[in-house]
This record gives sequence, C-alpha cells and structure tokens, in this order.
Amino acid sequence: MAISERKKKILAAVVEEYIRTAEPVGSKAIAQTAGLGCSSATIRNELAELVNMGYLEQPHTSAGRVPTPMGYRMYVNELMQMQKLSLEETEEINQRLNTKLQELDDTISQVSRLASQLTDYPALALTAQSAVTIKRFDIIYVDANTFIIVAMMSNNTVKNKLVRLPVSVNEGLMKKLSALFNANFTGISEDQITPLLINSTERAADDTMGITSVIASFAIEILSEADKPMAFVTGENRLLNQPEYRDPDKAHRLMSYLSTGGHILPPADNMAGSEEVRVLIGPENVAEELKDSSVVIASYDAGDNTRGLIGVVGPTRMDYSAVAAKLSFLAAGLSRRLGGGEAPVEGMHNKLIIKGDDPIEHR
Amino acid sequence: MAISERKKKILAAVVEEYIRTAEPVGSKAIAQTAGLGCSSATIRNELAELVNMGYLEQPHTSAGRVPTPMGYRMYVNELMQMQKLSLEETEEINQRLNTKLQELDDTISQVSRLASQLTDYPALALTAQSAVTIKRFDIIYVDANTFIIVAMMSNNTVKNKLVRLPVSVNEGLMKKLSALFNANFTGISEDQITPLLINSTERAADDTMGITSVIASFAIEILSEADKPMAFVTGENRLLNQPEYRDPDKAHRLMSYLSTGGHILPPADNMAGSEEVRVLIGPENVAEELKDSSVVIASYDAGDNTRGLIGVVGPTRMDYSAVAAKLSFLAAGLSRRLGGGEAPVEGMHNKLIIKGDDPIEHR
DNA sequence: TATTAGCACTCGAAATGAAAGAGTGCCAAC
DNA sequence: GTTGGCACTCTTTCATTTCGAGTGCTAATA
Repeated sequence: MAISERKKKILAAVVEEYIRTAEPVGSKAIAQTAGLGCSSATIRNELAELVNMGYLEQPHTSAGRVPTPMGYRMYVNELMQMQKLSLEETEEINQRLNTKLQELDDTISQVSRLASQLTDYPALALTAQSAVTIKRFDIIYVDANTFIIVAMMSNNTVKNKLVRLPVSVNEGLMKKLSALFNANFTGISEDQITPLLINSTERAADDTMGITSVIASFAIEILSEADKPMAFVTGENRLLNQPEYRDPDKAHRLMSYLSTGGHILPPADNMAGSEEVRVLIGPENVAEELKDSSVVIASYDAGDNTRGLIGVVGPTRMDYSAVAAKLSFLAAGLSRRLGGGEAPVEGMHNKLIIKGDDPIEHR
Repeated sequence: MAISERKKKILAAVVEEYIRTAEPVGSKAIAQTAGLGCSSATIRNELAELVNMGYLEQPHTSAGRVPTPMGYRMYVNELMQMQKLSLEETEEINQRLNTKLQELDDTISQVSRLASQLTDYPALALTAQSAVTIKRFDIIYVDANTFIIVAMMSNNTVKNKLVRLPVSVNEGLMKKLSALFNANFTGISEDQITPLLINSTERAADDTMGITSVIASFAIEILSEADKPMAFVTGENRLLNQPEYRDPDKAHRLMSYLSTGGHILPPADNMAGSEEVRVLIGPENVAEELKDSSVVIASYDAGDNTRGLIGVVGPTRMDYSAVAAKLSFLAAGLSRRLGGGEAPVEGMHNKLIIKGDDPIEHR
C-alpha cells in the first residue's frame, strides 16, 4: 500500500514530536500541532493504519504512538529536511576547527570532542586508513650512544624516535645506514620489510651491533601504526542526558562498548566518495550492542584519496536532522583543511605565539 | 575520649562490611563476623558510642550503621592494612606495563587506562610538570619548500614539525639557522625567547623570509606544551557500577566533571618525595563536585626530579585497601621505568617486531 | 466515501494502605 | 561490664484503588 501524503505529514509530526518530548504522541497533540485541518478522530484512523503498515507502534493499548525503526527510516529518507545551521553555529564550528590545526592525530581527537559537544551525544572519529609509506629517513647522530631516527611519511607526517645504546657507534656507520635506509626502505609497505632485506642491509653497512634491526623495527612499528585507523571516542557520558539511558545498566553497557573502540563505524571505504551523511537506525546496526541505538556518520577527505569518519551515537529517538546537519558541516570543514594530500602550508604571517588549548586529553 | 581497642575492631568491621555490601551494617552481622566474643547487645552499645564520637552514622533510626568520612579517615589512617597483591596480579601489572613502553604521553594515558581496569573505578593520570628546555635543534632540509625541525628536549623526548613554505629557501640558510638556534635557543625557557632574541638571530642569519620566526614559534609552542602537565582521564563509565551512582544525574555530574580534566588532582609537587599513597575522603576534597566521593592518589618518579600522579576516583565507600595497594604498585613500576631522567635504553635484544596494542584512543 | 462526535474501555502511573522485617534502644538480670 | 528480651521505629514491599490519557468503535453527518 502506498503511503498517502497526509499519512506522511502525520508520520513526520509523530516523529518530530517524539524526538522533542520522548513521550508517546497522541492523536490530539497532532491534530493541534500539525496544521492539517482534520479532527483527532481522523488522525486516529490514520495512526491505526500507520501502525498496521509498521511505521509506528504503541507501547500498550491506551498510549500514544512511537515511531518504529522503519518509521524513523522513512522519516530520514523522505520526510526530514536537513536542518540549516544558524550563522552563529557555523561560525563557531569554523572557529573551533581553526584553532585545532595541529598534528593529525590530535586534530582528529579534537574533532571528535567537538562533534560530541555540538550534538550533545557521544561522538567518535576515525582516522583514514591509507597505504602510508616512508618517504625519507634521517638519522641524527647525537653522541656515541644516542641517535634520533626521523622518518617522513608519504602523507607528510613525521615520526621520530630517540635511541640510546649500551654500546657506542660512530657517525660513519650512521651515515652509511642513513643512505641505505633511504635507498631500500622508502616507498615500501610493512610486509616488504623482510628479514632478508634487513640482513642484506646489515651486511652492506658493516653493522655488527644490530643497529640496522633497531631502525628496521622502528620502520615496521610506524608503518603498522599508520596502517591502522585510529579511533577516538568522546563524550560517552552525554548518553546519560537521554531518557532512554536512564537505566544505569543499559547506559553502562553501551558506554563500555563505545569506549572499547571503533568497531562501531563501518570501514571508511564503504563511504568512499560519498559526501552524504549516513544514518544507521536501531536494528540496522550490525553490533548487538547498538541494536536499539542509532548512529549518524559523515566522512571527510583526509587527503591522499583516503577518507576518515566522524560519527555520533544516540538513541533511535535521535535528532537526526540537527545531527546530520552538524556532522555534515563539520566533515566538510575538516575536508577543506586536510584534503589535497598536502600538509598545510606554513604562512609567513603566522602569529609568533601559537597558543594551544587546554591540554586535557580526557578519555 | 580515646577510642578503645574493641571499638577500633568494631569500626574496622563496619567499614569493611559496608565496603563489601554497600548496605548499612547491623550489630548482629558484626557479632558474627568480627571475632570478638561478645553479643550483639554489647556491640550495639559500642556502636551507639561510635555514633556519638562521629565515626559512624545511621541513615535513620532503625537501620544499621554507615561510616562517616571521619570513620573512613580513622580506618585509612590506623585500622586498614594495605592489601597485599597476589602474585598473579603483580605479574599482570608488570607485564602490561612492559608492553606499554612507548612515547611518554602515550605511556601515561595507557597507565591511566590500566589503573582504571585494575581498580574498576575511573582513573586519571597526570604527567609530571617540569622545567623542560630544548637540548638540541636539527633542521632537515627536504626540498626548497620543505624542511623538518627536530628538537630534542632536556627530558629526552623528541618533537618535530614539518614546515612547508610558499617561497623557496636554500640549504645554506638552513645550516646557518640550525647553528644559530643550537647556540642561542637551547637550555632556555619559554619566556627567555624574546622578540629581541628572535630579531637578532634573524639578522645574524641573513634571513629575509621570516623563517627564523617560524622556528622560534615552534620552539615556543613545544616549550609551553611541555611545561603544562597533561591529564588523562579514563573509565569514567565504571562509576555506573557503583550503587551510589545509580542516579544518572549524579553520575553524569561527576562524570562530566571528571572528563573536563585534571583539576581533580592536587599539584604534583605536593606529593614530592612521598612514596606514599594519599587518600582524600569526601569533604576533604576541595572541589565541590567531589565532596561525596573519594580520591586515591599515588605519585611516580618521572625522572628529572619530577613526579607525576596516578589517581582513582570513587564513592567514599571505596575499597581503599585494594586501590591503594594497586596504585602504589603501579606507581612504583612506572617509577622504575621512567625514573633516573634517562630515556630507556634500546637493548640489542629487541624483538624485531614490536607490536603495538589496539589503536583505540578512547576518550 | 471520508470525516467527525461521542462514549465505553483499557491500561499504566500515581496514590494509598497494610503487613513484614530489620535493627535499634533500653531495661532488668547476671 | 555484659547479656537476653522486648517494645518501638522506620523502611521496604506488595496489593489495592484511583485517576486520566488515549484508544477503538459506532453511529451520525457532509
């Protein structure tokens, strides 16, 4: 059975009212608020049919109606209009994004925090997963027992490690190793660093002290680290604002699920190229723990043809419209800053003193 | 009035039973469990006096007794015996500490997580606050528009920054700047980097492109960052396991207070030199939000004569003995690894493949 | 055929009240 | 100083009642 225009209006009214109040919505309330000129009795008939069709349900016989996941889905797909952000909101987001231009990892955890603050739901952010390689090695000789390995990655981030040795080495060996690593270890992936490669490098450098393998370990470590996307979850406690999580056990279950990570979001490549915001409603989620929650996800361009994700978790009675608008804007802003695969250009006009934010890394 | 031996035993029994069950403790229960050979009636008399003395209170006339903050204080100071950790527990902690030997920031956030897991309370960790200076600058010339600044700090951490310029520079200038920065910017504090110093360096280097000020900005940035202690809070959600936080509003209040940071712990220098675990019970806390919670804090030697903190937050009915033992052990283990002011020595026996943990940075 | 007014009915939420039970305080006896 | 005994207090629990919101259905109406 096709759904009539009026039914749509009524469904939208129920969803919106329910999102607002978290109470089952009765026929009377709709007759008054939704501006269709008919009485509550008519609405009742329509409501009964919407229940039959599976869009609504009743907690019990004499109660108002509540949207089913299918009802929310219909709302999100056809009925909802994406909320426009006010000028103040866009300004605020932009400004806060601008103050967070730091190292990528940090940026993205800040963005997660920002998303959570803006929406008042728990939020999470995933860094892009990309085939990073090392572009260039430098070894800084500090003293006979100490050197620093600096590796510049293909995504223009830089990693370093201070190494202290129980034995002394000479600068010549370091120079040799530096050249060899730049020749043999750049542009390759983690699994191309084979014991064979390491051994031959060791021999070529006349390294009898195992330094080659220390450097190789470092290479493997940073490559494997860069491979995996990182997840940041923030604001789990905001769940407690929602009436559906007033039961501490329920809240705790979801919160601890959240805090264990980023399995929550589907792999980023699912979202490749999609500028849209994606909504997963209740049972549409794969994870058992999320079956009665909803997730809203936006993806951002992290440069290098990779995409990262920002998501928000809440009850199915989530304010989809507002959340989608905010996430979408946030993701777009982030894309603008990270996209293009290049590190931000350091302008000459930099303020001399770049103040960081509060150093709080709450987890 | 001095407190008799028997009263002490009874008080201890009440506290321990209450910690265990979270229910007011009656005279009968004590007569049975605590092995003093007297009847419940005698205990009742003693209990009444303990109430008078302020160590216990009754939620209402016909209920059992509950310790007051003063009662807990007495318990912690005189009655409690520090719980010994089992061999398995110490092994587990040691092992998990060993797998976390990474960059300092990361280590300490991992330690916070570990503390929370071990105790099942929210935990927080503060890095040491110390007068860090830059020990050595290196500038890696990548190409005409790109260079990497590498700064080695006095605490043997290394910071880097990739700089991309809209104009091109030559390697000679970089060399000059590198030498100048090593001569003039090492061993000094943030506020000694004056515009005057920057200007004179700029002139000495014949730098007409403002690169000096970019590097100086970086120096200021990392110095001011290193100055501030960083706080990591983890496992806020474990609060929900505690019956005293079953009220979602109460839980939410405390959780959001926690997640905003590290004001919770007193400055680390308060604890300087103290190997002991410190306990703050209910109203002893300064922050209004903590007035009916307790905090247990241990300090660790972060090297360089500085100390960082690990703390745990819970209801006043916290298992002080167990928590104190665990934190103390954890702090000692951490001290062993960080203490002495030197970065860990990279052994030659390193496994080739150093696997990181799960990349989850939940927050 | 679609809409509406009216009304009996259902079911949860809140209010009321009675009963049960844990624990006390105190007294008198030891 | 200790103990058994007992009346008393106060919460917790459970059943019962009341109240009201909202429904479904019917019959009247446009």
